[in-house]
Amino acid sequence: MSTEEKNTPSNFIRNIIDNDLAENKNNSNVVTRFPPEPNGFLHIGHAKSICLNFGLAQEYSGKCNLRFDDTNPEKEDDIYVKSIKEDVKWLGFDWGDTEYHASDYFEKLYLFAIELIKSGNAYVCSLQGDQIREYRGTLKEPGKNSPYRDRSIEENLDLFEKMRKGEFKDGEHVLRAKIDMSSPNINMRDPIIYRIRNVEHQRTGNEWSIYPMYDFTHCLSDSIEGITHSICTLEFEDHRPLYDWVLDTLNTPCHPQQIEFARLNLEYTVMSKRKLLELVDSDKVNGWDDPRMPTISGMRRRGYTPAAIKEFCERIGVTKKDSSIEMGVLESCIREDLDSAAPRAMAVLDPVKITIENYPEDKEELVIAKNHPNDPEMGTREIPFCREVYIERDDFMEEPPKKYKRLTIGQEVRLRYAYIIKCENVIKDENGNITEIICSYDPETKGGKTQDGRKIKGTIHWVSSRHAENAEIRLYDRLFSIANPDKGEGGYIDNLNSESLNILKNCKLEPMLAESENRDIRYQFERIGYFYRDKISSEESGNLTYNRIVTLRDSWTKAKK
RNA sequence: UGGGGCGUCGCCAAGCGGUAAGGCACGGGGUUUUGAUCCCCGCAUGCGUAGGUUCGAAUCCUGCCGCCCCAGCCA
Repeated sequence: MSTEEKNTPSNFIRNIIDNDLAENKNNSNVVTRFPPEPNGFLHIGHAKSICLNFGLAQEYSGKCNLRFDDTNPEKEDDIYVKSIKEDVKWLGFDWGDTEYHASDYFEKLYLFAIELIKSGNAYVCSLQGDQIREYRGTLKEPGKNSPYRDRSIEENLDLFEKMRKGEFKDGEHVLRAKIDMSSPNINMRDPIIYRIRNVEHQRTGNEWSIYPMYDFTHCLSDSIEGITHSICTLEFEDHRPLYDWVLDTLNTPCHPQQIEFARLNLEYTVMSKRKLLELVDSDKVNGWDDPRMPTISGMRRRGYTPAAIKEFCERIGVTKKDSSIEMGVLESCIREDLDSAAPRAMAVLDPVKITIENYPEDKEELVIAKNHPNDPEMGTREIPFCREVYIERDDFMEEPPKKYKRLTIGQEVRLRYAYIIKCENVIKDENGNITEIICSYDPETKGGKTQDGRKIKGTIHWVSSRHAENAEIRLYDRLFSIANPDKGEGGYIDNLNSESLNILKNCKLEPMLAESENRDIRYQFERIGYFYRDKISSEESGNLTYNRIVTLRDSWTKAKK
């Protein structure tokens, strides 16, 4: 760690590593790996693992490999490896010169399998799928030995070679580790380590007809790469005896330590690639990078920053306890990052026009606005002002509640950085909807300061009607309507929030927000929230489109309830 | 008694036998040309529960209760 020593809280994995280091295990090296399967896009849960693995490596001056766990050609695709690399890089992590793939070890793995057969620890089983299941027993009853369990080493070798050569159909045979069919741990009941799949692999093409299973591949890949701490999620805890068995039984370079932690659950969303894929495939969302998705690509498009995501992963901690994190934690992280970093701007989402009757019809002037209220170094800008300006429809109320300090008939309010105005009259259409608000202004208050020292309680934002840029603004809300979508009535799909996307088409922006050189800046639209230009929409259609990253905290709406 | 895990504030989480950190949320107050930010203050005589060991227990022991994971030729 070079720069600022931020107080990172301890966790049980750091404790384990500290102890290992104290005992000089692994020559005091720390080597971790992030091992995604390229069968989907990465999500915030993966970010937790990425931050953990790469973070530990950084912290202990070790290294972290990026390894694609690509042993199931039927589900995997190169587009996923591309997106995964983009996401990891965007988060700010560096996997060095080497991009690892389990498929690069297929030959080595094959040799290890032969070693296993030769030592009498693996056999070719010719039972069919349902028979294998039957022989496996149940959670409470032991399994029974396969009739093929005692094939000779020669026969096994011969059969396995033929499997490799593609002489069999899918499913005809499998290679199994010979362990213990009566083990209380089902993973130890002669687990399958190779299966026949006559399909093309995205990287090895048609070179192989057999593919190794996770339990065989993962531990050996870790060992080949000299991993010291192999960190995975809780559901693999039961697999650890097998992980250790393979490495103990074979002659391997080293024996990494598998450590399990609890995967991330976030309220109001789902965190499984299968479910996210389903949302994409069934068009419930607009692709993997839909800004409502908990995917890294979705969050990136929405406007989240790598810093906020990393801070989030730091705050939630690492334990073995199942937990579900409140959205508020994530929101707090992005607000914290953006509060100091985001330049301010003014935008009106739901415009209503006000006419300042005592302001000259043809007059226009520029007012000076700070780009950040607490950071003078961010400078100022000039904003055009004229007789008609748009303000937020709900910044005016005819019958205001107590403590209301915005615009209402007879009450003064400040147009931020411009003038103090007072509402004189309201014009409505035949349905009683307000179409225009008539105000007067105090010419002595340019910039928003009063000459006589009178206090103005409220300040509202505005955009000059003559200079406004029209824009589409997309407001996002939680993807699901209940905290734990999997536990509600029906399936998780039934719990989707129908109001997760709200598209506003008639928004008014101050001119600066339309300039193309400001395309990649995250802004705070004052009094509303943080926004980021949507790359895809803005580029494809030419329409100016902003995504809301997160709202500002709002104690007023809260207080009213 | 199938096996493996986990139970500390509403949500996370430190703590590793010496008398309950911190964050988010929440409540109260102050500053403020964003009802934002910022700044103060408050927020577990209590660590799933019942016993036991000890001068002393969230930490050690025993029982009980609750929750999660495992029977893919997925990872």
